[in-house]
Amino acid sequence: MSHTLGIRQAQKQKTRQALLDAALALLEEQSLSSLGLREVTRAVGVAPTAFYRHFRSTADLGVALVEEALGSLHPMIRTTVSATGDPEERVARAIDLIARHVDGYPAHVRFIARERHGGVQPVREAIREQLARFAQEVEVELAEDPVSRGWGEGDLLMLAHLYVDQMLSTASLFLEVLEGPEEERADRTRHVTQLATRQMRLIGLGRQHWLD
Amino acid sequence: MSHTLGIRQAQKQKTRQALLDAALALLEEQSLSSLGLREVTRAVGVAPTAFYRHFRSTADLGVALVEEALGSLHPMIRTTVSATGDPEERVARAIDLIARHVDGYPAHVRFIARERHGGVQPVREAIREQLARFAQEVEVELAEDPVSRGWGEGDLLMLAHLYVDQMLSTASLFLEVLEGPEEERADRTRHVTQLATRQMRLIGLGRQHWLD
DNA sequence: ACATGCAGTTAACAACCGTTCTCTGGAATT
DNA sequence: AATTCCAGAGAACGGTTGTTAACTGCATGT
Repeated sequence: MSHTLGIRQAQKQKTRQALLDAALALLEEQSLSSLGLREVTRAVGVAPTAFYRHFRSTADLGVALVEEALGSLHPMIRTTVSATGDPEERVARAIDLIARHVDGYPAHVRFIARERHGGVQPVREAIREQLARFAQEVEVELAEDPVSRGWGEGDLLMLAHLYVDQMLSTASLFLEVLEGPEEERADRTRHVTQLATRQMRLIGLGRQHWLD
Repeated sequence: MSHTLGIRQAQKQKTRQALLDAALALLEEQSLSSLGLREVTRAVGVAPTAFYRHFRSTADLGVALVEEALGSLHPMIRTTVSATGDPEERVARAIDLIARHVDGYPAHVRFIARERHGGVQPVREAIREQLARFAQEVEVELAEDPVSRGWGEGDLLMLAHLYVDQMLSTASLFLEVLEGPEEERADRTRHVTQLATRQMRLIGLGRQHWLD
């Protein structure tokens, strides 16, 4: 099934990826709506016109970045909220997974947090779609938990959205820690972990007593 | 105490406010990091160099916009979460207040949601500070509720932050409705109201059972 | 009445932007 | 071996940007 790409196409994908990487790096200090096409090509070391061989515009590149940042995250989501182990352990596992992800892909996390409400409409739309998919997958996982026995139609989805928002908020907090001075990192990581743990725990309690 | 401003200073504040208004309008379709100084002055009808009489840079203007958008919100916060009436009524009142605020100041809400994680560091910092103040005020209000009897030190603040995040998230959803087509507005407003109500209710339940 | 202060104007600068058109060299196809 | 295809290069375009300097006119304080 996997056909070896020709030298031609392989080289093209390589510069395409270089453009995406350079853009992501440049977006650490600005928003997508101010990212220039020449700025990106300059960072890669190619002519400005080469950009058009891969993307119609920087907004188009932004949509591609959304796929890269969120598309590969779906398999992880299910295990994050999977219903194995006691509640307390599940919370700890989920937060640990978030922290690891932020550590591994800080630029991706920043990009999503920044452009979710950013100034480029197609990118906002793409993020909205992906997050809605996440919520649906979380919903499926939540439905399998005995605690959700007898829940109404919209109730599961509203809890799923609450969880997704909470994950993003927590990821953003971990990112802020990562951006701060290194000597405060350990303390602040503990602090954020504690805060997120309590919030998750409280939401879990509300979940348990939903049908009262 | 209120000293009548001279013609001089009054006119200055007038153009300053015009710059802020124009910037806010321009920021509906882009992020602050791509907002040009000339763009703003052109919209007001004033020379580009006049900008410097009021702001050092567009980032500086952004910080001023944060004050305008959030500074006047503090008195409202307390009444929003004040502990009067039964829980169900309080939730409805809070969400109604949020909806009204989004309706009255949509551009302010969009600006805060967009620039909270935006590409301009001083503005992010200013928003972070204001939101932290909000959380503190919410904490004070929560402490007066009998339900919070016996809560630990950090617990109240973590709940306060959860509420603040929830308010912002809800406001953002109402804003999306406002940006959509008019014929869907009524339905989608009901939908968002219902979603936010359930989430608030669930958090309230978690709050009631926190000390188990 | 006169001198000062200062919000806003005018003009000019070098630097940057997105986009178009033309060209080239080497991989892909025949 | 000859031909086609196409990722990337090069040059040029009209237009925009932030910033500087020197100015004007009017409200202000003496």
